[in-house]
This record gives sequence, C-alpha cells and structure tokens, in this order.
Amino acid sequence: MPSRQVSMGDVARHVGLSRSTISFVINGRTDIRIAEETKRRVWEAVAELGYRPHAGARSLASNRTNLLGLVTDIASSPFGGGIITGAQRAAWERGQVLLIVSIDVDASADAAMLEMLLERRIEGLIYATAGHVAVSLPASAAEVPVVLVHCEDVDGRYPSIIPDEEHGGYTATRRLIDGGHRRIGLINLDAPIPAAGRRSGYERALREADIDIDPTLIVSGSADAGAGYELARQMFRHPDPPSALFCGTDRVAMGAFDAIREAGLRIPEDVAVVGYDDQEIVASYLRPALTTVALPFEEMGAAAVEALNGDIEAFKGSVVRGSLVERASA
Amino acid sequence: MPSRQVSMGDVARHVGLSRSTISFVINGRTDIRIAEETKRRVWEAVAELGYRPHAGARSLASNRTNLLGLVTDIASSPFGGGIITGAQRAAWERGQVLLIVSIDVDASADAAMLEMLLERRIEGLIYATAGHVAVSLPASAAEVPVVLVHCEDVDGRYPSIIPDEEHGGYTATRRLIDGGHRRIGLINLDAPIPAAGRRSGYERALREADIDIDPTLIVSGSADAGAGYELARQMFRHPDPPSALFCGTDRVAMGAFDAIREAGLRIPEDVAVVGYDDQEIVASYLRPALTTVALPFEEMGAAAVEALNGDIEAFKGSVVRGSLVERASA
DNA sequence: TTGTATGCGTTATCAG
DNA sequence: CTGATAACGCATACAA
Repeated sequence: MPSRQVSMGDVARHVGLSRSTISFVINGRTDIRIAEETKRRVWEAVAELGYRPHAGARSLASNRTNLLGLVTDIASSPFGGGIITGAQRAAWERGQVLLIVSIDVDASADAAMLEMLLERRIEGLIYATAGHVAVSLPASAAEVPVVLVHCEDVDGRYPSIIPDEEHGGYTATRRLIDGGHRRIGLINLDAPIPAAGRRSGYERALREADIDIDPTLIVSGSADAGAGYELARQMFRHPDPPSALFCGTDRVAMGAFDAIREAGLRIPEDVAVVGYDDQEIVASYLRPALTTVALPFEEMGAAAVEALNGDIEAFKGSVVRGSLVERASA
Repeated sequence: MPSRQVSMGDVARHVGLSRSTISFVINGRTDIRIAEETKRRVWEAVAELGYRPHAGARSLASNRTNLLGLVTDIASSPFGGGIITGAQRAAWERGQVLLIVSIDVDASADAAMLEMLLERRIEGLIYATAGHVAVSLPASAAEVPVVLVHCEDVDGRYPSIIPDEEHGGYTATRRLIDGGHRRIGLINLDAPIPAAGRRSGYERALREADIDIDPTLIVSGSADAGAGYELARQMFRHPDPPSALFCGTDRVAMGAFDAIREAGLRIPEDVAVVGYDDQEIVASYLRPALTTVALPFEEMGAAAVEALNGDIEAFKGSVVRGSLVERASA
C-alpha cells in the first residue's frame, strides 16, 4: 500500500530531467526528437518506480479522454454480445476505451446514465440494441457524436448501422437454390422493420434462378418457436409442399423442426432448413445443427466505432452484411 | 458547439458566489450549512448555464473516481449477462460506474487491459466468467481490491463469489421428490468444479426423503446436448428406469428430451425433467418448456460490488443461491 | 455561512 | 533537444 502514487515529477526527479521530457517520451511524441539514451533512462525509471499515468489528470490537461460511451440492452439479452466485443476491439486498436452502460430494453431512465457518461466526458456515443427496433434518445445525447447500432431513432436524427436484411434473405435463399431446391418456403417475421428486406432478398434470389414466386409458400408470424411450429405445420399441409424452408429466426426454425418431424420428414434429406440469427445455443444444439445466416454483430460494433472516428455522416443508411454459417440442416 | 465547457467558476461568477460554495451545494455536503435560497440560486444557474462537473478534474482533486473495473468474458458468451446487469445496478446505487472490459475466454492479453483500468484509477476489480473455471490474474491486479465471480483463482488469493451448487442440486432434486418421484436419475457433469457439489445436494435431498441412493441412476458426461442424448438413452435401457431426471445443464436436458421421446415416453407425464442453468433460449423454447435451476448471475454481480464496498474478506468462500424456475417439464 | 489559497498530475507554450 | 511556467476544473483546509 504505497502512501502516495508516483507522479511524473517523481520520475523526472529520479532521472534528473524535466517533467516535459518525461511527458514527451511517455506519449511517444514523434514531433520532438529525443535521444534514444534519454528514452531508455526514462522507461527504466518508469518501470523501477512503478509509475502509471493518471487518466484523470491527463484528460484535464489535454481535454481528451479517449472514452466512448456504449449504452445497450444486450447484456440483459441472450444474444448480441458481439456488438460489445466488436466495438471494444475496434476501440482498443485506436487507444480508446468503452464505458458500457447496460439498460433494460424498456427502460427510459437512461437520461441519468447519459448524464453520467457526459460527466466522464465521453467523446462519442454508441446506442445499441439486441433487437432491431426504433428508439428515442434523451436530448443531451446530441452533445456528442452519436451512432445507433441495430436500431433507428424515431426522428432519424442519427446515423444507424444495421444489418443488410435484403442481403441476408438473398444469401439464405441462394444457399437453398444452390442445394438444388426449387420449391422454397419462407416463414417470415410479422411486420417488424427487417421483414420486408428479408423477403425481397428471398424474391431476388428466386428471380435470379428463374423460379416463380409462389405466394402460398410465404407466410409470416412472430419470432418464436411456437409460431414456427404452427406455420411450418400449415405449410406441409400444402398440396405441393416445399422441399426447403427459410425461417426468419433460429427459434422459428426450432419450431419448424418439430413440425417437419411430425410430418414424418427428415432434415435435411426431405426438407432443407436455413435459419436466421445464428443464435449459437439454438443453432448449434439443434439436431441436426442449423445452417443459418449470422447477424453481423461484431462487424456492426466495430463499424460504430469507426463511424465515431471518421466521417459520421458517411455512415448514414449504411448497412453491414452477415454471413452464412454452414451446419447440417441444409 | 460551445467554444469552451462551462466550469464551476462560470457558475460562481454567474450567481456572484465563490467556487467553494458552488462545490458544496453541488456535492450536497451536509456537514456545511448553506441557505436554502443560496442552493436554489446555484442549481438554477447550473441548469441555465448547462454546467456539468468534469469527472476527470474531480478525480484529480479528490483522489476518488467511483470507478469499478469489470473484466469478463460474458459478453462473448451466450449467457451470464446478468452479472453485468446485477453489478451495474448495485454500483449505480452507490454512485459508482463500471468500466467493463470484455475478454475472450482464453485470452491472456488482459494484462494490458488491466493496466488501462489502473490508469483510469479504478477503485476495485471484478473478474467474472461465464463458466465456472479457474483463472489466473496479472500480478498488478493486487493493487486494488479484487473479487472473482463465478470463477476461482489458481492460488486462492482473492475471494470468489460462486453459485451454491450443493443447494442447486438439492433444489432440483427436491422439486422432483415433491412431485412424487422416488426413482430419480442424475446426469451430472464430468469433473468440473461444480459437479461434486451438485451431486451432494442431490444425495442430501434423497436421504432426507428416505430414498436409497442408486448409483446406477447416476451418470456423467460433458455439458452438451449430444452427451445428454446418449446418457439419457442409456439410462432408459435400465431394467428399472427412473421416472424423473435431473440434468446438469439445460443443454443436456435438451438432448435428454430427444432420448426420452425416442423411448416413446412423454414429458412430464412419464418422465419429469429438471435442468440447470436457465439458459433462457434453451429452457423456454423447449417443448415442453424446461423447469430448471437458475444460476444467480444478477445476484452474484451485485454481491461482487457489495464485497468491493465492504469487508471484502468476509466474502471469502461465500456462495449465492439460485432459484427454481418452474416451467412445464416437471 | 461564505470566500481565498493551494494542490492534484498532466499537457502545452515558449524560450533556451 | 530540454526546462520553466502556466493552465486544466475541482476539492479542501483555513480564514473571515
């Protein structure tokens, strides 16, 4: 328990140099030439004394914190953690740190949290959600650069980084077509933001392969297993049932699996299935393991940090692509 | 874009008081009596000028940061996010903030991350893992109070906050006994830290109910669905098979479900099943939904913050209890 | 109850 | 290349 922390002055005294010199070498400033020997001595003293810069003092003097705020509900959600991972990696590479605040999906008590972030002098704010939703930020958010991830703000003030749903729909469908299928069912999501994009990707893939779009093969419902089960059951009562299924969610696929088995069909021999989300727990433990389109969480997190560090306006309406995770169901 | 941030001095000038007075009212100091009228005027000016304290300056002057470091792999894991939620809630209540650093389960490049946390002058460190494992921290961690959550350090230097596995095993088994079962199978985990505790809870519940412990009803394997399937299959080839199953993991239960169905048995009518972990996605989307023992993640996170704020030694070897989540499988 | 003076650890400016 | 010196915004001992 050292009685006092060791400061830059202590280091200076130890090596018999001025504080400025210490500061220069510690910050690795290239605009000022310093003798190698001097640097060596400084670093040596730093190690010997166990000196550690004081971030608070530094931010006071330099008026920079290298702090980015990340407020998100993904910690209280079973997936989407990739956003944190991706954002943090990108931030770290730039010498930046994330101050993460976890909120509830519903909570609006986040004004106080934001205030706290502002007191800490964050230099940018990332607001990320696990689900693709519309949000509304406290007014004070506007005091720093803001990017939204996986959500959109109600009055379109801030740029959003969202998954390329059209491309995802296309990728999934294309995989099925490449597997030789021509009757491909789509169990889409009811009306949330992404549903439309997913469907048009599906249709584009079909058109490209000269397959007629059969509206009776397209249904939609909620995102859970129950809906998947019901909708799939219904679909396999079709006089000319599909040989492949693109499900809007891994959970939907999970339900569909049950219905397909109940119909006495095997996966993927009789029916190939592709899911959406790559919710690891569901997708990889399903039997057979689910081939699915991964949401690009890490990429979105990283993109958010890049946006904050670059021309933020350039990211308006930008979209990032997920990739197909091949397992055994298609 | 204000050309300069407004400081305490600006507020003081605005109301015609000294900076100390402003400081006193802003920090709500009760050891110094200040006229209500004065306070009112100060807060008014604060609002009018949009003054916001500078956390860096404050930490420099007071030598306190109210920052807690949380380094964890749960963001890159599908569950355990409750630790963040719980820790943050507890911290927030004490006016503290979490600096969260997400690491990979394997990564050991965390020395640099820890160094960064120390530069930010964290006043305590929480190291939390998604899985119950043994870890080893960089030496510099010892410079601040440390608590481990859901893990233990190899040389037992720091206190750990871990789930009460014995109690969990007891709770699950007890639930089955209360449901009228007397032949209860246990599919335990192979040799990781928690397995032993779980089993002794199971045995205690049995003994309490005067049920003989049948070693042939106790098997163990890895934590995944594949193992659950195999082990359960095996168990139902027993001449006198169990009418209830306690699975060491929800994923194991997921596999067991398949085996039970294959054996032509119904859940829970013919076989009652209780899982462990309460991995929401698995447990709630299984059909029937899985009754399971929840790991007390939020409570552990909160306990960690409390430990850091109190007598940290008192938390050595302390254990926190999860609770049963009743669904439909038992 | 309020004001003054000082110091916290850094960075930045500017002169050598 | 190096060394004084002055901020940075706030808390606090001390004086009034």
